[in-house]
Amino acid sequence: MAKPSAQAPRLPAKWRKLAEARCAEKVERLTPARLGVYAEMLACERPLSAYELIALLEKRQNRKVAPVIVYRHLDFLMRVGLVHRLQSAQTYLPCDHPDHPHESQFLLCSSCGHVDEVEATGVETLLAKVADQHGFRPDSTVVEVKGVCGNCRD
Amino acid sequence: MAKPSAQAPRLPAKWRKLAEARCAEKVERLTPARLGVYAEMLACERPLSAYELIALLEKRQNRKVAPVIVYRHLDFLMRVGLVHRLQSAQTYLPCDHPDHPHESQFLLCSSCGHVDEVEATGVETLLAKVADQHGFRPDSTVVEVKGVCGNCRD
DNA sequence: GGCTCAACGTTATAACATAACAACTCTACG
DNA sequence: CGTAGAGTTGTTATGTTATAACGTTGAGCC
Repeated sequence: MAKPSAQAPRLPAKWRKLAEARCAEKVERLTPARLGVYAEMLACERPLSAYELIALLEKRQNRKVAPVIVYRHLDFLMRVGLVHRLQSAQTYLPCDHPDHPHESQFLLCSSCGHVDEVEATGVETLLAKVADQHGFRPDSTVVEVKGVCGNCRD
Repeated sequence: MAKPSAQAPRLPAKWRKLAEARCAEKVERLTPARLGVYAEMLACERPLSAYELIALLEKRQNRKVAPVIVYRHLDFLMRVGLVHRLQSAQTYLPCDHPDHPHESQFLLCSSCGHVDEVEATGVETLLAKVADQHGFRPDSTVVEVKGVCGNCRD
């Protein structure tokens, strides 16, 4: 017999406040279910595939979680800017600095799996310039660099 | 009863020569099947999902083509540098300048679906610099810009 | 209460990709 | 030649990622 679904992982007040701020800004509702998925992702500290996330949530809540549920929560979290999708890995990770909207670049370590989210404004500026030279008006960018992080270089 | 499988689309000599050169360089074999897939992609002139490509090949050859076959050909074509994968769209497109190895940036028009492949060396240089500032040694990069192309701005 | 609209749940299926293994085909070398 | 070895292709099955369609619940508002 199932336990009455377990609590979500503890979500530090700082992150909760940031989440609330982003939702208020976009007039979106931060429900317990959404917050639970966000907390699970933050607790994990690495990028997760949607199905890995499903498995974690099922374990935590001791019940089945349909893929569509998690995908909807992920859509929401990306919409409000709390979560990013790594296009080249088909995984999701919480934003490192959700205090403001931004485009990020990601450094993915192929050795340890760690992902560093950086905001180098020069990159966006340069891409805007390159786009402009081709008569192209950019809306959003995907910048992902694969390689080896400092820790793994030994 | 099935026609004896139709010819692949005509592949201009220029592209064939480039393909042969890239294969020679990497000591890889350019077989008719591989060339056929490449020709199909070039003839199409837009990014294709693997399954769209399967459908085109099946129509062309008038017989079933298993996904794994096409994925292997795509792996080959990417390995020798004749084809790129658009990570954010999960589609594949022939390289625009296969005369030399390179990292590209892609401008994807959300209106007409056209993709412009550009080589702005400044982008790679800057990304290398940013990576270095974070103690990161880059191996490869993914740069994809979504927006609206010149033709679609009207 | 009854209305509305967003969120959530359920079931099924679509779309993308690879594993495991068999069969064929070159090519090199004795 | 001929046969050994490596690389390519074919077959079947399965794994992984993502969405469609539609019904139910729940909070806010009049």
